[in-house]
Amino acid sequence: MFKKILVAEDQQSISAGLKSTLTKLDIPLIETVDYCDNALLKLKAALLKNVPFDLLITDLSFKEDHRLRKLRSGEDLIQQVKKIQPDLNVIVFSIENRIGIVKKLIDVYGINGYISKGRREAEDLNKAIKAILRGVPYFSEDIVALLHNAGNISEVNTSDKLILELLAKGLNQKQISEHFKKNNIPSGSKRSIEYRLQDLKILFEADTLPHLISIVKDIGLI
Amino acid sequence: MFKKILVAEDQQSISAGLKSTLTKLDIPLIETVDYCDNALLKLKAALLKNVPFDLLITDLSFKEDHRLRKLRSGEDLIQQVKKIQPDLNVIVFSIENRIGIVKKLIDVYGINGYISKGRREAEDLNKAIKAILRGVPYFSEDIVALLHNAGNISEVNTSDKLILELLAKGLNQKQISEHFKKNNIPSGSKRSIEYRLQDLKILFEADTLPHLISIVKDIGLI
DNA sequence: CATTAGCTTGCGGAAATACGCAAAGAGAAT
DNA sequence: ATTCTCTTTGCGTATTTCCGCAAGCTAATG
Repeated sequence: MFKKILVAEDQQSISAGLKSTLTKLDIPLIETVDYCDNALLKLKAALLKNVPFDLLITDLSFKEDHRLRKLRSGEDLIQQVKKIQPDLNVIVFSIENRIGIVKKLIDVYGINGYISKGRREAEDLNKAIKAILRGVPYFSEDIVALLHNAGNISEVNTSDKLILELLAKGLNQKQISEHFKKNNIPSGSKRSIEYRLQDLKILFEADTLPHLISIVKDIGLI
Repeated sequence: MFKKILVAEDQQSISAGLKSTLTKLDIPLIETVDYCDNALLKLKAALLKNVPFDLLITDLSFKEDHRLRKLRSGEDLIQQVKKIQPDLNVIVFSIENRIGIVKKLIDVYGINGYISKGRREAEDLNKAIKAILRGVPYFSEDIVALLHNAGNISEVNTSDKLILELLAKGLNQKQISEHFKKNNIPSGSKRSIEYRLQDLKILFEADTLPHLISIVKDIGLI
């Protein structure tokens, strides 16, 4: 069983709920934090003292407040954590179900589990912990379904994403082309940008550019 | 003090947390449901038996599952509730902080309070209940700040919104114009649609139509 | 009633997007 | 090296968006 678990979650009730669920599993040490920055500090400190945490359970969204903070989200936290303790098990615990967001966490950071907040969160948490102890990643049912239809999103590379981001930021196609050329990104001619946008429209079945932006924002690709 | 409170929330831990917070306030009867449909049923039943609830606390987002349901969200629930019991006090309890969503709940449904889930949710809930008992609406600090900058969104009327929705759905300007004419919506000429989009771009400081769609989706206007 | 200000509409032209086509370039296979 | 294929690029044109302009319409004001 896990020996030291850190929970990063800023919603009081959820944090308390998680703690009580975990307590029933005979975890010797459960710590909770409500800021990502604090989470990273605790993980670092434990690592230095040679008593590292072996599981991080974190939400994705943290409310902003007056406090200065470096890490704005669970994703930021995971990114930093993986730098100092790459083998730490990570479970994301969130209501977020946009495919783009979830897929990035899995593909880029290799998280070990993703639990959807909801009616079955306690049950899912138990299952996830058991699975991860066996070295098997665990994902809530709706997340599995989500990933199942992830086909088209996999075909979008980083420079396609950049085009979409710049488009959503207000650049026109000529300006996107100029941005590509200035930053030495391949295939930056105006005609190539046009081709890519045409392909993206086909891929996401969008009729117009505003439609395309609407779709890729809905799925969390940008 | 309130005598009968209904809590609609599908996250187990939050629901439990709310109940425990409320219990400390000497509320005689607190009921919880994890489906919007059930909430409406309970409210109706209590009304028929002449022992109506006097406060509804509801989340906005409810996870979908296999169950058939009519009401998909807290907004749907509030809409229906206001039809059968218009004077019921309603507090929204949500992490949602997109101005468009929040503003609609206040302007259209006249909710009595909006509490942001987060580090201060318990404290906010106490304050909200006290305020509403005095007949004063209550909104969390970040929501107040949000509403403070709500200027431009108030200037968007329903037909502007329709234009944006159709645009995000893939219609071009000619098709939007045709849609307006077919449905006898005023100012449906192509040139008028163009003018409105121009105004909306100025209002939201958007450089292009894709940019505009990105912005209005971010703030939850569509 | 006349005037004024503000919408609404159609027209026309400039700018941007959409897209076919062919030449040039890059990489893999023979 | 040669061929073949795929990508990239530029060019030209059709379509769409963008926007000024002026005529028509509406509503409020004096």
